[in-house]
Amino acid sequence: MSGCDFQIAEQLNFLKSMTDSERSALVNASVPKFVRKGEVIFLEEEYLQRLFCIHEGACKFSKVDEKGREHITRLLGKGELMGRRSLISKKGAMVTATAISDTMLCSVDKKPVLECLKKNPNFCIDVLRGFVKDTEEDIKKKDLFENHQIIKKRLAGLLIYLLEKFGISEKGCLDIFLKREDMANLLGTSSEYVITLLTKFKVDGLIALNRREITILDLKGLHKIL
Amino acid sequence: MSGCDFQIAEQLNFLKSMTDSERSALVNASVPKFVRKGEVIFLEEEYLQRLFCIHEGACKFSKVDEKGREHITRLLGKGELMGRRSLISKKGAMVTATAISDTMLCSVDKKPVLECLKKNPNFCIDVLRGFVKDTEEDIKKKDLFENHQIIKKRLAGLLIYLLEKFGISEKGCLDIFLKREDMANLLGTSSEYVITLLTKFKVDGLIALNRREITILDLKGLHKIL
DNA sequence: TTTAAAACATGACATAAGTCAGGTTTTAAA
DNA sequence: TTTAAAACCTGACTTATGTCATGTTTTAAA
Repeated sequence: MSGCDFQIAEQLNFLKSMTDSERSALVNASVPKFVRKGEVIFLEEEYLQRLFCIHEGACKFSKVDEKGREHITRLLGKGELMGRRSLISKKGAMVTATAISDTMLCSVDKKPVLECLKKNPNFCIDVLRGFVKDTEEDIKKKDLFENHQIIKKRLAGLLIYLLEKFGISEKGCLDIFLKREDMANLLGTSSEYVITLLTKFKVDGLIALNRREITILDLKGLHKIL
Repeated sequence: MSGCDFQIAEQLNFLKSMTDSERSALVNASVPKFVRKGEVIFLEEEYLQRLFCIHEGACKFSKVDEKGREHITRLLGKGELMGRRSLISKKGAMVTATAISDTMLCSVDKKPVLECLKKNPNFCIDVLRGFVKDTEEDIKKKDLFENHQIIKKRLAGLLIYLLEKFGISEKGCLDIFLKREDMANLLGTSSEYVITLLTKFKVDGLIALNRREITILDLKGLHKIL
């Protein structure tokens, strides 16, 4: 598993503007790491020295409020980067990153990346593009499951989002397994209410449930709820 | 009012890394524009050729959902830029920009800015910094008035946010005048409920109300509600 | 200044959603 | 395999919030 080359991050245009020497330096310095489900990758306020990329698995960004409630701010899958903001910002991490399934990461020291940013304007523009793309995804996410007052609509939007972002497995169910509580913490509601609503969706024939597997049976129907 | 020089945008590090010739070209090409309260500056999906900067006044970004409800996604004040994402993205505007008070803008063609981005890595990094700063402000905003399930908390957070972002006028009230409906559209609730809650805050001695003027009397009390 | 439209305000009522208590099932560690 | 902890589920009850109807005040245009 050595020779972790950040190729997987190409979907974020992260490497294509680097020169060969820049890229090979990055590859040589990268370190693979396995994290088990539930393990923390970095903590809020931690000052990050490294940039992480998800090779396989899924992670979440979250914050804990003064009452101890977790708020999940983002889900991340294969090919996505973590800690990118810290390349530029002097602030520490603004979220805690945790694996939500067994996850294979690789990481690289942020200094050489920062050097490349300063020397290679094409690379810098590509990083800019990455930020812009993320912003656009955030807006889409908001439209789907954050802007609705009614939790039922938010849950429908979340299911559509999960389908778009993580796709379906060979079994036909969503290729991401979230706890009911995680869904609640994404939507800003209680796990009990998520369960109530999921059951309703099931009764209405919109989805099928089998433990944490969710199969979307009627995507149009979900869209109608929005 | 000619010679609109984007100086005001310096708080976003927008100019300091430009060369003198880059900067003077920008200044020469910039165009001032006055927009009255309620006027639209650009529409969602519009393909933007220009970058806007607010000299004086305040604006909002918003979207309208399929049921005709307005969702306000951002408030902008003096020195802030609009249409910056369109420098990089091929997509059109993702929001509609509207003046919420009489506003003085200036605008500049995005092409020369884009050229500068490609040639001047320091400028590019500064723009990157601007994006990162906005992201960080978004997270703060979320903590204050988007992450709370309970609308009462969101409203308290919004008032704190307005105080931090727009400050207070000579009169001692918040230096931004929002309609009750705008507040509702920022929080994702109804104007009636905003009114109910504002009245409660007033009765509890947290704020004073005089038409659209809001004076914060007990900031600590508002923080306690969060 | 007059006047119509918009914004503001209030209360009654319906409903969405939170909380709690009690159970069952699943997971993962020993 | 056994067992404790975590996750899941359900229903009863309470509370927060949305909606509607109605009236008042403010704003802005004529």
